[in-house]
Amino acid sequence: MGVQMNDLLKLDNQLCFAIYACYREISKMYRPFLDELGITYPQYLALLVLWEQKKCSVKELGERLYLDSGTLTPMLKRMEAAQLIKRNRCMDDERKVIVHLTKQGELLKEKAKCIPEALLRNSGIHQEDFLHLLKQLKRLLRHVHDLNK
Amino acid sequence: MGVQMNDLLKLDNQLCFAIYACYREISKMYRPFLDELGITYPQYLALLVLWEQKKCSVKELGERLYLDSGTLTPMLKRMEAAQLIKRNRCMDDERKVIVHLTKQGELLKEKAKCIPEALLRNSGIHQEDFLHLLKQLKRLLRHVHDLNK
DNA sequence: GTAAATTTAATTGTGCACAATCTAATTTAC
DNA sequence: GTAAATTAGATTGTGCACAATTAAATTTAC
Repeated sequence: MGVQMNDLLKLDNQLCFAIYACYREISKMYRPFLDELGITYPQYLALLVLWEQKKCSVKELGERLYLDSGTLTPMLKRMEAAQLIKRNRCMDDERKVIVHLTKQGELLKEKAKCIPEALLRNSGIHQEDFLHLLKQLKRLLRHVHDLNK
Repeated sequence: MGVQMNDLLKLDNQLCFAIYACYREISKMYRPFLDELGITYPQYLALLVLWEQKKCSVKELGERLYLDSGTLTPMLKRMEAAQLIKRNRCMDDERKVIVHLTKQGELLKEKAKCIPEALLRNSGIHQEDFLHLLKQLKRLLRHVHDLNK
């Protein structure tokens, strides 16, 4: 009871489309919470990294988020303008730019703390389903990322 | 063995991030194939719809792809400039714009036919895993889309 | 020690996304 | 039948994504 060869071009059978549309629909659920903090979803992701490890290079951030400097540089500049982070050249290796939180960026973590729980509750998704899907998608992500290397 | 309350803000436990990064990595796998056809991934999705049903309104296309006119109008204009589609006002209801394939856009289907199979093969993902994940993500998409209504 | 290769960011240009607003056509309510 | 509400697209402005190129610093190979 699989998908026939002829159906593989049907929109309904596109895994990547389902993933892509899911991202956009889920990010819409984040919007009211992130609007409250004055940030976008990609900025939220960058902050998640910095809330975990206080500072990191643009390169390292790019590796964590699977984004390149062409995306990160302007985004980080906007975040610096919003006084959430500071960007400084590394002293040891001046090719590197180190990003770290400002006090304000650090304080935002308290306001953000409730977001994942609120979203999970709003969505009504069971924890076991959430964990199962998370596990599968992380596996897929690692796999596809390896293929692209 | 679930996720602790304190870990919910960790990047590693973000379902939406895994989905978002998956989309971007998978779309990278499409790129060489789509470059061949001279189209982008969102354009490919629009073509999938038109290859299925020959013509449809912008509104209908937006509903199928979960995209609004602010995204579709400029994209469809680029596709019209590339002579893949034509856009015409509907005679019955002039608010509607009907999109349909040109001969060229129709012919592109033949070149695209092999893409899903090639991608599935390149990825090395088992059909059963593919189908399982597709089913789950379509379910999640419908669920979240309903919540956003 | 210096030229070549590598590494890290920044820049540029194109193409989505999407909120907000606007315009025009059509429906509806009366 | 006409004013008000609704609907369908288009427009505008901001913010990602990412390929391709550039620039500068650091490593390496000789």
